[in-house]
Amino acid sequence: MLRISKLTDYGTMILVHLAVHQGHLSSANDVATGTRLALPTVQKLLKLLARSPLVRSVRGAEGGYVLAHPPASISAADILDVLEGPLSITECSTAESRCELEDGCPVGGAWQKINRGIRGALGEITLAELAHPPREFPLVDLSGRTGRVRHRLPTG
Amino acid sequence: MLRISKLTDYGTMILVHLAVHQGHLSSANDVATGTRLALPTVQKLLKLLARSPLVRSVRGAEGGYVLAHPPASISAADILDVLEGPLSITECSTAESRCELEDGCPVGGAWQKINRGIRGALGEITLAELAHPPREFPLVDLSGRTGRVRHRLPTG
DNA sequence: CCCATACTGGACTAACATAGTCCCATATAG
DNA sequence: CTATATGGGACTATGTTAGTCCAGTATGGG
Repeated sequence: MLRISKLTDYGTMILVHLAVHQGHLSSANDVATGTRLALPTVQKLLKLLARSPLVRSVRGAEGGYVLAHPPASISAADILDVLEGPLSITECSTAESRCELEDGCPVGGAWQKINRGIRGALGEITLAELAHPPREFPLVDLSGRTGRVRHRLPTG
Repeated sequence: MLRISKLTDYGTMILVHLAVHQGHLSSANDVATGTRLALPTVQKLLKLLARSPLVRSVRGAEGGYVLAHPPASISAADILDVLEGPLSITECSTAESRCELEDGCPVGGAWQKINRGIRGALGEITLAELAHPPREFPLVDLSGRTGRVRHRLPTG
């Protein structure tokens, strides 16, 4: 199923909400109301996101959360990195993990390449597009190079 | 992490083994030895695979398993379909599932398209290539249309 | 100064999925 | 008839996920 978790799905909804309300702070409450997700879940996810480079928080009364970067410079890959950890298809493909079956397993390398391809595809999709989907989604045609400019996030 | 389960990984190893030993029957024992996977696990997976269109089994003494189709006509997408069920990234994107958040969730559609893209990419990779990886994996460059012929498996 | 509003950090639980094993029934070659 | 296989499924331990809750800390406003 190649699945992502529900929390990641929710997290994306939250990011979309922040993208739509870019420019001012949204409290966890605002986001919960806007997304119709349960407040505790939203709180949990926002805490998580606030620790990432994607979202910034302001504490205290009148505080809240904002995107740290314009939505157009946040990719689906960035989002998955934050919400699901470094994304890879198999444990083997997480680079440092050592696979004692490696000898009899010529597959590992292949999955890795597949993984890289998928990652590339996800890197092409921006939060701006997720938040504001055009009639026909341009990016998802993986086979046509669009020459689109990708802005990488500062990794710090 | 976009992860596939270990069993799927093992299953792929098993299919690769069958691909390499194409032409004659391999018993579960043979496969377990060849792949260095635990026998019970191999048995379980072979049973599963034998119910799919990918693998055929012969019962009784001297029985065993063979691929039902040439490795070049089995894609990574076919494999994932069998081992992980219909692959999709979110529950929402499994088509029939109704999402009560749909109103506040413009994201769903986007994930679906992403999903379709990934699926397309996986459809381009064949078991033959997994079993016998060329120096540089040609297929995984998702951005270049190769015009490769894809043979679909009979769905029955 | 005090209090209401929010974020921060982490503990905790219930539900579910996964990995792995085992047992018994059935088929077939010799 | 027996040894070798697959077929079907039950079963369990373990881990992950989703979801909730609580105590701590920062801050704006009265």
